[in-house]
Amino acid sequence: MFTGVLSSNELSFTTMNYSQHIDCRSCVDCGFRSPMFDHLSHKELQLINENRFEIKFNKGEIIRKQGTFLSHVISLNSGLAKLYIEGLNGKNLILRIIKPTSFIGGPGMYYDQRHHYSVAALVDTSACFIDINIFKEIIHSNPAFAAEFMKGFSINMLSTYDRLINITQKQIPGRMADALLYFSDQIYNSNKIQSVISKQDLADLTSMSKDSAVKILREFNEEGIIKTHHDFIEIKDIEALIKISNIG
Amino acid sequence: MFTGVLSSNELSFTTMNYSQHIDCRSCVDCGFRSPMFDHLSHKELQLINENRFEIKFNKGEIIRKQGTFLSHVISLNSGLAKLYIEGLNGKNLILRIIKPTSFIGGPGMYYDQRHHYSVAALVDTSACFIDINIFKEIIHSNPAFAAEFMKGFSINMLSTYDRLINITQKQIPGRMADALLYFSDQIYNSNKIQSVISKQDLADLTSMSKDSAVKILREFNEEGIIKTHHDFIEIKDIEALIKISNIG
DNA sequence: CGTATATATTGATATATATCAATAATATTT
DNA sequence: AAATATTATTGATATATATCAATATATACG
Repeated sequence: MFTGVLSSNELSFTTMNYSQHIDCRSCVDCGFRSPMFDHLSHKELQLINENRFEIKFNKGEIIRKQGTFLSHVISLNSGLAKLYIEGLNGKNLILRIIKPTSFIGGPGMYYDQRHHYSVAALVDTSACFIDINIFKEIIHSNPAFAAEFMKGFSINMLSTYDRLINITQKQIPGRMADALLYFSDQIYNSNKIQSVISKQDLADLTSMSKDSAVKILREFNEEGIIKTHHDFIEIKDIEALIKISNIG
Repeated sequence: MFTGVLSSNELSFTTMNYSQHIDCRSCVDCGFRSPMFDHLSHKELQLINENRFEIKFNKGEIIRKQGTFLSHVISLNSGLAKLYIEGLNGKNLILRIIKPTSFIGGPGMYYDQRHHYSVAALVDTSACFIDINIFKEIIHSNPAFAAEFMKGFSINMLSTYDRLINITQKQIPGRMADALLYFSDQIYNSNKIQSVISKQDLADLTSMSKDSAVKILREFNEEGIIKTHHDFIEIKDIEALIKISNIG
């Protein structure tokens, strides 16, 4: 799947290929940073570099916990994570899947300095944590960066609107079609959806019970729209999925 | 109902008090502006004043139409409006109710310069429209104002999360209880909910059919939790509503 | 390597909610 | 004031979806 990656540090001759994670040397020439940081000057990137640290998470580990203090923003270097709201009676709602090299801020940044969702690693994942005050300082001094930040925030808002409409106004087949198309178009850029995405995850993404998720996938399978393999779901008829998504 | 309106020009000495609407003379000393504008300097307020106009809407009229160009931000001076997404198959989802003196920006501001929801007047309503470029100019030059703007944006995001969880994880009684509490706590600050809020509006706010809205209200009425009058709904037992909201 | 634990699957049943149809009330227009 | 349109109400019925229970499979663990 994802094999070894060597350090990006030109000086670390001794770095071995025993980690599948990235060891970012400097934000200035980082190949794994969010594109958002392209708007920063050399000096600003150095400032961020001095106020960030990289953490590696094992599959299943929690990266952010809803309710805790928002002291850092995150840039996902490698791996995959789910961003979800811990709702009522232990039910989770996955808002989106985070892939490299996404930035994660959060609505608490300019409100109450708290996390309003949790983020958990779906596979072994590496992320850089940037001090919130340094980050805000740069936002306030660099209007182009601020606008880019706002744009990202706005896109998240729009995707939340989209989820709201799709979940409340479509029924199960339409919602599951949306989820499958989301993975193939936005996350994997492939017609194969890896089984690190559990049936429970698909259910949490579409706001249905796990049993219903299994049943609708079986139906799609019987109709030849998808083919369920041992460790991935393969989309066979994307046009049919689009049609189901549109009908609702 | 809605009679004539004179110009907001300082030269119109003849302005009479025959309108229930406000004729804002200047943003500088306006008593109806959003509290957000308190962070602006005299000069900045003057700049806004020179680049805004006030429009009066009759009950039912559309203030913003989803999909159109976002050329102005809005500050609601008087009246009441519903902010809603026009969803699938003609179904609307009300995101929130706008009361004076709320500010309305929108996620299109820093993304695609379009409106992603519609806003319609529930009663005769007056609003100031401020040129988006002037507004952004001030945001970029005044960090305190920018932070306040971000805070408002974040609060909208959080309320959308809240709606998402409540609508997808509560059933009809819990959702209707939420809606009634929203009106009494946030909008009317009273246990009376005026009938300008139609049954369809309550349904669009809670993502249920109009018939179901009517039925659950009848049940609440039979149980003595609310009392339905000719032109308003009266909350009789707020504790019971809170309990229903919590149970889901 | 076998045991424990979590995840997945399935059909039967229960339940919440929407839809429909028929009527009533209210508001708006002529 | 009559006519028309809109909004509200109600009970009967249909349908989508969740829940349950029982089993199977896969994964983690000592």
